This record gives sequence, structure tokens and C-alpha cells, in this order.
Amino acid sequence: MLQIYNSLTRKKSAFEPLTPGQVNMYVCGMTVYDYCHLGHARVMLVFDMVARYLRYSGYDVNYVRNITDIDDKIITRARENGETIGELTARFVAAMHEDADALGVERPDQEPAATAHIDDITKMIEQLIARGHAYVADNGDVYYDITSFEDYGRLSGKHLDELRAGARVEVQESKQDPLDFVLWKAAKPDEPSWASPWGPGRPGWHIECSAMSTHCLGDYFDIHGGGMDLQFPHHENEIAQSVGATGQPFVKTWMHNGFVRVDDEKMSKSLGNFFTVRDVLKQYRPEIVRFFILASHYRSPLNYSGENLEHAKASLTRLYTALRHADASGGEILDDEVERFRAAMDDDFNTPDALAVFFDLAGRINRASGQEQADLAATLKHLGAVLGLCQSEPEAFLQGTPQRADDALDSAAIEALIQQRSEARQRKDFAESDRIRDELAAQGIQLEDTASGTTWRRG
RNA sequence: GGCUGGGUGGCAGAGUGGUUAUGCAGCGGACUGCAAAUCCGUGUACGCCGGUUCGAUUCCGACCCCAGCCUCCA
Repeated sequence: MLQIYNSLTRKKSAFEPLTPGQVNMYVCGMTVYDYCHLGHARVMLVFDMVARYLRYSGYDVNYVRNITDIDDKIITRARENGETIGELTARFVAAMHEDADALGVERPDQEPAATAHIDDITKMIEQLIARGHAYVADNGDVYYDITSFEDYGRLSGKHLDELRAGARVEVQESKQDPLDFVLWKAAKPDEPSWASPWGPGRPGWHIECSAMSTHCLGDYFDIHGGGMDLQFPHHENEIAQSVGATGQPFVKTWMHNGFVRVDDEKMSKSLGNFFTVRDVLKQYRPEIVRFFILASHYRSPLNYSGENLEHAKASLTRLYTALRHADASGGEILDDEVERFRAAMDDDFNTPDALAVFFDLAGRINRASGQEQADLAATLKHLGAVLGLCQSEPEAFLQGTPQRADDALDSAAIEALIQQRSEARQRKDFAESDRIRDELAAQGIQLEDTASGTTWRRG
């Protein structure tokens, strides 16, 4: 039985979908004005893993991940670049897809963009006004009236008076309460805008997720996810909006993933300490990045460092080294191992524990032979598919692309040197043999002599 | 200050009221011309102080420290 930690109740509980066999999941995606950084990659990878595992567990999953394609930063950036917001966002949506695809993240079933749902957004705002949860201010903005929603603060554990005491919210004359948040922003001159009952303007950030999730998945759905920093105010506001507008409960299980850190500090745009996915992929192959992220629990902080990426690389190398000498064809899936894997994953998607099963399998593959080995290897590949790992040909992974294409040897050159070395070894010229091996090692090529010949990999 | 989450062996990272994952690194051994890979063996680690208990790293309380949110942020 799958247990998921619910941020709303702050405890793990058994997952039961609202409709048996069906899971509706919404995840807050990115604001497309720049390239994805590793923090974005973590969200995409974590919920990709969740969707994959839910499907593996037999659920029919409808996974929605939105795209925020209108907001202040987008407007500013487009203006700086001298391009339209449409041109800017189209470019970064494409870049995001490239990065996600590279990391083996399966596309969500739906990827709604805010600007394509202005009608849904304005309708929801009208509902909120009609139900007494929102008001039109004298500056033309529409605000949510925080005092009209009794449960406000429940998700984040905030109390209204304490939030007000914090007084870090910018004082806005037009607001009835400093904590009221904007649903619709009246357009200033030269800003992109859409028509609405309150005049030309654009949606506030929070309302788009309420409108799009409801549009795609209905009033009440199973899982809503995102980064921890979205818990307040974004998700808190979504609850106020959706429950306020529909009168129905909104989300059953809230899931929040931990941050990627650098030097024990949150990686973020505002701190400027971020690494883009494409930068990291210049140094490490996608599967290594994927392993790195899945090797710690999704709610834990994850520290980015070259050392940790090297750890991930070494770990994957061990798995692929085991698969390299095993033939999985004709192998049968071993139920006991699948059960161990599932027990780990059923415990709030405990991927580090699940990966321990992979290493047990690898060790046993190395010791076994024949049918037993084939069964073990087939099981490793089968479970690997659930996490999006170990699906490459072992040779392709181990001999994969060099880190620096300019000075590295190609396969043919390597094979030629190995051939020369074999001949040297034949005539017991070990000085020459070792010289060639050292030469290859200097290029990052590791040799392995086996009974059936010499194989190589990039170390 | 308020609210969350956390402090596990050299590193990474799970987990548990008593037999103490997993990977990397280290050490000893096997294999090897030598290596590499692999295999075998090897490490009583759970922030500090009290309490509950036959027994706590695991439960309770205090304390110290760290991170996050309270402002745009995945």
C-alpha cells in the first residue's frame, strides 16, 4: 500500500485515489524566461518518478504540469531583449523541453500555459467576486480578500496576525488587508494585456494554477506538487482561490520536494548560485544527473557538488558493469526483488532505499551465471525502467561520449591501441604493453583484461 | 521572532526499541605478467544532556547547531 507524506497534514498516509484506479496530478512547472536550473530539474525528475511509479503500480495517471508564460519577469526580460513575450517564452519552452527530454523526463499528459487559459482565469475571478472572496480595488486591480477564507494559512502553518506582524508585505494602498493578494492586474501603458470585465490587464501568478488545474482535472483532485518554496504563499493562495470559487475541496495530497543546494545554501535565481541543466550536461551525462537526484529522498535537501556527481557516476558504473557481463534475454523477473523495490517505493517514494535493491542485484549478477544471472539482470533492467535508469546498452554507457570532444580519442583509435597492446602482451613485452595502457589512461580510458579479450571504458 | 524540516560511520545516504541498509573511499586476501573489473573478509556511526525501558541511534523533555518559509523563487 502506497504511503505518501502529505504536506497538508504533515504525516504519511495511505494513498487512495478519489476515483479507483485513476490518479489526477498537477505540478507547478516553470516560469519560462530563462533556462532550467538544477532545481527545476529536480521538480521535473521527482514528479516524473512519481508518475512512472504510479503507472507501474497500475494507476491510470493524468499528469498536468503548467507553464507560466506571463509575469513581471517575463515582461521585463522581453523588454530588455527587444522581443515580444511570445518570442521569449516560445524559446524557453523549447529549451525546457530539450532539457527535460535529455534527462529522460517523460512529457506530462497536459502542459497548459497561462495565456491560453485567460477565459478560465477571468471566470474564476468572477466566481470569487460573486462569492464574496474578492473585490475590485480603486486602482483597477482585483484582490483576494484573505479574511473571507477561514482556513487561510493551514497548508503553511501560518497565522494571519503573525504574517501581518512580519510586515514584510509591501504596503499597498488599494488593498483592504496587506495580506490580500492580486488576482488580476490592471495593465499599465505598454504592458501586454487581455480584455476582462475589469478592463485590460493580466492574471496574478497564483490564479492561473487554480484555474488550469480545475480546468484540466476538475474541482477536486488527487495530488498537487511543487517545490517547497511554493508552499507559501503560492499553494496557500491556490487553496483559497479554488475552494473559494468552487465551494469544493481542492487537493487531497500535497507533495513538496526539497531544494537543490550549493554550499548548503538554496540554489535559486535570486541568489545567483544556480547551475543550468545544460551547463551540468556538458560535464555529466544525463543519466548521471538523474541518478544523482534520485539517490536522495525527494523531500531531503540535495547538495550539488562535483564530488556528489562523481559519486553518482561511480554508482551507475557499478550497475552497468554488472549488466555488461550478463545477458538479460530470457531472464525472468524475480518477484522477491520486485517486492523489496515496491516496499521501498511505497514508503513515500523512497528511491535511495529502492536503489539499494539495484546494488544487491548487481552484486548477485557478478557472482551468478546462466539462468540465475539472466533472471537477476532482467530484474535489474525491469526495475530500472521504473526509475528511468539502467536502460542504456552497458557498452554505450561505459564507453559513452567523452567529456571533452576536442582532445579525446575516438573508439577506432582506442581499439587500435588495444590491438597493439595485445600483440605486445603476446610476445610478453610488458613494458610496451604498460606504456600503451598508461597512454590510454592519460586519456581517461580504463582497460579491463578478461578471458575473452580486453574491454575498455571511460573512467 | 513565528512556523516547518533536519543533525547517522572518512564521504554520500536509508532505516530501526535489541540481530545495526546500500554505494564510494580505506585496509587485508583471491584473481592478474602487473593492473583494472570482480569476488571474499574488514568498520559496534547515530549532535549534547536528562528521562521512560531489561535495553534507545530509534520514544519523551530540555539544550546546541543547520537549512527552508514568513518577499519573486522549483
